Amino acid sequence: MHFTGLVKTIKERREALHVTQETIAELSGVGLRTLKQFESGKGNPTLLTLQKLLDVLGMEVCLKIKDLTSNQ
Amino acid sequence: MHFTGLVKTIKERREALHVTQETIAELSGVGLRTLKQFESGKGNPTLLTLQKLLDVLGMEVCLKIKDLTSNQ
DNA sequence: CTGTAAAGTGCATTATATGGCATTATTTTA
DNA sequence: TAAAATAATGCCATATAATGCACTTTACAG
Repeated sequence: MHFTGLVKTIKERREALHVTQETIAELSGVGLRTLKQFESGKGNPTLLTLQKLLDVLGMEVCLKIKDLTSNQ
Repeated sequence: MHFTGLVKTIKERREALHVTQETIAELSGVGLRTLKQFESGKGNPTLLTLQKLLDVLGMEVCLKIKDLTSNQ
């Protein structure tokens, strides 16, 4: 999953929960500015920042072997 | 998956491939110092750094809904 | 053991993520 | 369509990730 996909997934998850960026920022402890920057596809969050956001959204990072059939 | 788990998985993957940190650093474009720091459990890599490393290891980040049954 | 390769660490510098504040743009709602 | 809520962006200070270099420690082959 590329950066763009991660952003999209997280943003969609937040919207599905009907929660504002401000709320997520408060609950996660991540700065509102940082969250906005991330959701608008800018920036390069640290793993910790990403995990804080995911945590509040009831999600987590996982690793998988790249799917060779869907290369490129 | 928590930070510790990510580190462990990545390190084990690298070792399973019989590749040195130096090689991964060169192939990924991530500084050797950064990789060392990461594998020794220190630091807080950016998503980009993480993805560069995973890429070389044939892996990728994915997101999943947290498993409630395995809480704590 | 001994030498060598691989991994870990201290220090300094540079690049950049974080985050607050004010302002603007966009979306939603009444 | 006006007002209110949400989201995006510029400016900017601070914290810290990224990285190179030199050196130490650990692992391993001979």
